[in-house]
Amino acid sequence: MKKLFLIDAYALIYRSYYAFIKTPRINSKGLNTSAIYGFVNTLEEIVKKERPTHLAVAFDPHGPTFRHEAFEQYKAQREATPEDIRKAVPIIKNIVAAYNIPVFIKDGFEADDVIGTLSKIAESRGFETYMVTPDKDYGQLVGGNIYMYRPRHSGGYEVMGEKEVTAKYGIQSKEQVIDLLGLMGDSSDNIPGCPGVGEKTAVKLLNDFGSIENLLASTDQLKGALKTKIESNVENIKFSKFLATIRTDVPLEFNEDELKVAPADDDKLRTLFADLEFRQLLEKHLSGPLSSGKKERAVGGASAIPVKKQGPVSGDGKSVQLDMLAALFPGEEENKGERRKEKGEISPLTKSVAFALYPLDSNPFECKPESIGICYGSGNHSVIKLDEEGIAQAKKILENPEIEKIGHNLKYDIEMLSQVGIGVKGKMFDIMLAHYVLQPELSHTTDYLADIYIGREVSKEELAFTLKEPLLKALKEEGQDKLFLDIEMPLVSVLSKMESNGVRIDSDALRASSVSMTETLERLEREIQECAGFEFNVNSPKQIGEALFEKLHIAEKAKKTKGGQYVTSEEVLEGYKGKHPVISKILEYRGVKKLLSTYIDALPKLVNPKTGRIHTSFNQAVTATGRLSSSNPNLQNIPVREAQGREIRKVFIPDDGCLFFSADYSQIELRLMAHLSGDNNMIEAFNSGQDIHAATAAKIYKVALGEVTPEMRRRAKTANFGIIYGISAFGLSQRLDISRQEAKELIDGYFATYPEVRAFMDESIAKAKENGYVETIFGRKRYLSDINSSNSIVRGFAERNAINAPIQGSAADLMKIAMIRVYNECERLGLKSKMILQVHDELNFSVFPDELETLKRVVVEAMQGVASLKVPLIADCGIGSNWVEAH
DNA sequence: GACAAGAGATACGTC
DNA sequence: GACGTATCTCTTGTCA
Repeated sequence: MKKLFLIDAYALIYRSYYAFIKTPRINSKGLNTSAIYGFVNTLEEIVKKERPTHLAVAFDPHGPTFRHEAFEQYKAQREATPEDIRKAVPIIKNIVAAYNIPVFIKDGFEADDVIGTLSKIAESRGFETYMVTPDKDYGQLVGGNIYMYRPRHSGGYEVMGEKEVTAKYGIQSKEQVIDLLGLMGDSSDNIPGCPGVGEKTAVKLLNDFGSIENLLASTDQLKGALKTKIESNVENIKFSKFLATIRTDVPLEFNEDELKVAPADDDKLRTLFADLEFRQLLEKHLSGPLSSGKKERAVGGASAIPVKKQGPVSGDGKSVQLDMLAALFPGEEENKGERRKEKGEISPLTKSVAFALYPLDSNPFECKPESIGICYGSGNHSVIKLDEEGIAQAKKILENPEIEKIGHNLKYDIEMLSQVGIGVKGKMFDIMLAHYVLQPELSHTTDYLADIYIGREVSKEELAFTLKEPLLKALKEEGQDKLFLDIEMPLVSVLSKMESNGVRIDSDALRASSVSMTETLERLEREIQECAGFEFNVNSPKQIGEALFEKLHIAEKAKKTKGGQYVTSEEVLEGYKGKHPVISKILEYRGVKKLLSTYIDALPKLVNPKTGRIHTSFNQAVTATGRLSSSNPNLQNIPVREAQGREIRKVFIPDDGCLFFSADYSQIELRLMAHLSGDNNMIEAFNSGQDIHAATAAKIYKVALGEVTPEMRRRAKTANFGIIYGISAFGLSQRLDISRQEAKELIDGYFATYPEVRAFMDESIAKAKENGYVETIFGRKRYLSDINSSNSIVRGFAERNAINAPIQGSAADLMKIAMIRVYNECERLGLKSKMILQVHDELNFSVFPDELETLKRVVVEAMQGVASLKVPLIADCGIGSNWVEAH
């Protein structure tokens, strides 16, 4: 058998060079011989081990190839060849010549095209051909008697035929190697591929679509981020496929005799190796003893690779809301005039200052401010180091109630300043909150605001000072100045107080349950593995899916996620419970794992060592509807529904000698629905103090209140719930596990019962279509640009938001006002009890027993009296030694 | 090639 | 519907 080895010289050279990059081989003349050494060793080993009958080496030409001509950008892709490699190449060519191995260099073509062509010709002439290269793209050429011969990193070689290539990547045919590289790219070969698509995604796409052409023709079947990635990179992908395609039609002479392995010119080799100081190789080609005493040495450290420096990354083409900009900067002249007036006003006359604390972005309860930047007017700007003297200086300004304080996320500043004994007094203006009120769904970071409204980098305090007036003007124009000034701004102090109060937890109790639950978890894991009969990661939804549906075959057809994985959600697994005993164990495992990792093990870590309390962040500028959110940790999703989860609430405790007091609005959203819709039936149900779900059930099913069954009430409750959250008929049918038809009938019955609710929903949608937004009782807006979308799913989403946002948002507004009132009244009365948590419709306190009755009265009056609606607002109270007992 | 960081997906806790 | 967090998986950049 004729055995031909074709060596891709540059591929081996690069690989050898980088393999020794940490400890390059450098001879006494300072020459980096890594590439040469690696290349020669590979060559020697092939000759020794594989005993080829024929041999050739291919080099890339110096000039451009057909790829360059087809695509300008190809040139730009290439990085300069490292100096050490450029120096090594002529020496390698000399060595190859000394070995008497024929060399192919073809202008206009790269080495892989030459090797591709040679291997095809060789195949037709009965050769067994091995292409020596680490490059993946050669995979497309294998098959028949053509193999890849890949040097392994760990030493040794890997021979790959078609079977090995397709198996390695999990593709169907060797031709798909081209498509694979076209999608995932190959950095070593300068093929860009599609950004964000790697091997896994590329393989999945090829298994679904077969080829790049078919994929690009069917992008409508893709979803989400992947769809965007593919669609915005069509040219890139086509280009990459072109680059990855190896030509096999290069015009070449294939002279069998010239390729025959011939004896090396040992004299020449000895000279070369001696010069390079390759001692071992020299010995191989030398009969006598080594004459040169010099030794090769490995040098660590210095790398010859040029370091690529990255410049600052610019913004990613965010869409600027033009009308918003116009509102902010209405007229150049007017604006200049305002600024001129302010310039020159300094300290004693200053009415307002903007300030910011540094460092930014640290934990305000753990970190003291190092300096404060203060801006008195455009151009009037100073930074004070917060040493003893600086603190005194800052106090004069910040604690002067006559001076308005402007800032960005003032709650953070207030909390941090309290660390050094500074209390901020006077009127406040938070540009983050102003922007949140104006555009709740946009970003409100300083970076974003500076980028969009200033257009350059500015200090935080200067940004705040500059944006205050235009934002206030915009708020007035939108009729949102009251919402901002009377609700959001006063709430800042309430929240900073509540956050600094913190919540006490019984860490010891948590640690105790951690121990026993960890044991439970380990036991369950063992049981799951035993029950399934094989091992897998129970934390991995992917592996659970594969285990259940591919190995245990618990179902014929399985629901898949958009990512192509099996859905293994609780909802789905519940449905398969009877199919295999492992399923309920997995569900149990999941439940325990969730509690353990999200709460039991996480909460004690977040206890502040100084205060012994957890200080969550109540975020005031996050949600689209106006609700608060809570993070680090999220104390608004502490379990309550299941008994096991409720154990976690028990560790939330009041201060020593205090009680846990909780007050929550009863059905506030439904009451708002009754109010906003003006539906007499619903109003009547609330006014007569009925159980609203039972009353709803009685009306829908046309039975007396006393005849409502638990199932009827459950359905009515879910319907009420669905109305508030704006779920679809489909969502309702899923929640109740009833057919879509039954759900539709339920909804029809609901609307027959509460006709004005239906009318309100239609009006909300109509209003959104007309104005582009809906609003709460207090003028908080939610913009719904998708409300006129031609895509019914997208539009339906916006429509449900149109209904939900005024309800949920109004409830949030009411709670915020109530909190401000409670706070002010507690201050006025000098109560020592503390507000510690807000969970949307619930307020929690650590209360001193002697203040209990007073606080209870204050809280109930504030919550119930916050607004007079067409239905009464009811706050239910509870008291106990922990959060659970207070409910 | 190995490793870490970051992004995205999935699942699940609350109101 | 609105959130935040944990975990796994995959991509990408870095250091060799």
